[in-house]
Amino acid sequence: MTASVHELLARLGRALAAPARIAIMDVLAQAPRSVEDLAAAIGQSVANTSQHLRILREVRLVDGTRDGLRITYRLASDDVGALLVGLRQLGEAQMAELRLARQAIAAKSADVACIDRNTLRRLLRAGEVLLIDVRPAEEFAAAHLPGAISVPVAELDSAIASLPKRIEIVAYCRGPYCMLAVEAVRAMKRLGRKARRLEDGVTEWRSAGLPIAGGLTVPPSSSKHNLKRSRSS
Amino acid sequence: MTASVHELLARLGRALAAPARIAIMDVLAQAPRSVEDLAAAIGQSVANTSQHLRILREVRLVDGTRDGLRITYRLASDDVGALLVGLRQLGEAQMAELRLARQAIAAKSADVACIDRNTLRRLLRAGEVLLIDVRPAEEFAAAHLPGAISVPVAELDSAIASLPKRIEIVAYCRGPYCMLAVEAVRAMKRLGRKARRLEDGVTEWRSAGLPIAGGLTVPPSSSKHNLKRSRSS
DNA sequence: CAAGTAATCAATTATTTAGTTGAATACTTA
DNA sequence: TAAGTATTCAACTAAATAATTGATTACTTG
Repeated sequence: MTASVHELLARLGRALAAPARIAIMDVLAQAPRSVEDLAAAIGQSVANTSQHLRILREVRLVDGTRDGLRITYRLASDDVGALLVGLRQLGEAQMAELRLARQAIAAKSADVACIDRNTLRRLLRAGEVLLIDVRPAEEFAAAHLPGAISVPVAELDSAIASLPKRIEIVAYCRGPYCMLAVEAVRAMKRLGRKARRLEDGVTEWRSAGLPIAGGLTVPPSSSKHNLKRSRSS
Repeated sequence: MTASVHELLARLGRALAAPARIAIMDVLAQAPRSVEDLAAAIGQSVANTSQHLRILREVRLVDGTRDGLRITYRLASDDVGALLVGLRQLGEAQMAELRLARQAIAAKSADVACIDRNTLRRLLRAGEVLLIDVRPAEEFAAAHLPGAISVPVAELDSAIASLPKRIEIVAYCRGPYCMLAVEAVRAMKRLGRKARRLEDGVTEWRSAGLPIAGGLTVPPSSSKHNLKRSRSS
C-alpha cells in the first residue's frame, strides 16, 4: 500500500547517497553547467559524471536542456537547492563530524568578520555598505544577490581601485563552506579597505525566501529541447 | 577539502536510501517505539530492523533510550520529521510517479471533504468544529494537535454517541497517505454526523511551525540511559 | 550529406548493501 | 547471583552500485 511510496522516497534518498552526486548538485546550485565542466569540477571522468547525472535526472533533481553543441544541466527547481540547504543544516545539527568540519572552517577564517543576512539587508537599505559577489562571473550571471556587483576574486586586485574608498565592503561567495569571500576580505584589508564577509551564499539566501537577481530563467522544460522522450522503466 | 563534507552529507543521504528506513522513520514520526514494534510495523525481522536502526543512529536521525526492559527509539529531533515532510513534498513536486501515487490516494477518498490547516485553525478558534484524533491512543499520547480529543477509529462506533451532536467534526490521522481519517469520516457520515478530514497529520503541522500538545518530551540524551559509549569508527 | 564533437551506453570489476539465521550481549528483576 | 528477555552482533548470500574503458549515439555545422 504505502510500500510503493516508501520505495519512491527511498529512490530520492538514494540519489543523495553518493558524494559525487552531492558535489554535482553543489556546483549546479551556483550555475548551470555542461557534463564536461561538471566532470572537471568534481574530479571524475565524463562518463562517470554522465551516469550520476542520469540518476539525478531520473528522480528529477536535475534537468538538462540541449543548448547548441552541449547539454546544459541545472537543478530542476529552487526547491532542490532548498533541500540541499536543509540537508546540510540538519547534518550540522545532528552529526558531530559535520559540526567539526564546520568548526574547522570557521577556525580558518576567524580573523575575518562575518555578518548575517538580516544585518546585511539593513546596511544595504541604509546605503552603508557595498556588496560584491566574488564568485566567477558566470556564477554571478546565473544568479546573484540584489544590489551586488560582480568582482571575481581573480580580478579583485585590479578592480579594487575603481571601488569607492570610504564605504565598507561586504563580500559573499558560494556559501559557508566556500573560502572565496574570506580570501577576498583578507586581500581588501591588506589594501587598507574596511571589509567583511556574508556568512551565506546565494542558495541559502534563496532558500530563506529572499529575492534573487539575474539568471535568465530557462523555461523549465521547453519540450522541443528536451533530452529525449521519457522512457518507461 | 570540501570532499569530506560531501562524504558526510552523502552518508546522511545513504541513511535515507532504503525503503525500510523511510518506513521506520515514518512510524517513529507518530510515536516512539521498541525494535520489536517497529519490526512488526514495517514487516521485517527484528534483527534486520535493528541493523537499520543502527544505520539511522549512526547519522543521528534516530535516537534510542533504554526504558525498563526495552529500548525506545524516537526521531532524534523535530527537524528530522521536518526533513521527511520536506523530502515528501519535494518528491511530489518533482517525481511524476509519486504524484501519481498521491492522486491515486486522493481518488480513493474523493467522497470525503478535506480542509487545510488554516481553515481548521479558524474554525477551532470560532468553536465551530470538534477536532478528533483517530490514531491509536499511544500515538495521541506521544503528540497531538492542540484541542484534539483521542477517538481511535477502532473505538469510533462506541465513542460516537458521547460526542456532541450538533457540531461538525474534523478528523485527522497520520498524514496525507494515511486512510484512518477517511475511514472515520465515512463512518461518521453513515451515522448521520457532519464530518470532514484534515489533509495533514501531526508531523506536517509541526513542521509548519504550529504548536503541538502532549508527548512528555524525554530529555534528548540523558547520558546515564544512553545506549552505549560512542564508538570511534 | 559528411565530419566533428558532446554526451551516453555497454560491459566489466571491485565494493557495498539488504536480508537471513543463529549465537552472543546487556540489561532487569526475582 | 541466576534466570529471562530485548536487542545486537557475526557470518553469509544475493543483489545493487561506483568507477573504468571503449564503442555508440545524437546533434551541429560546414
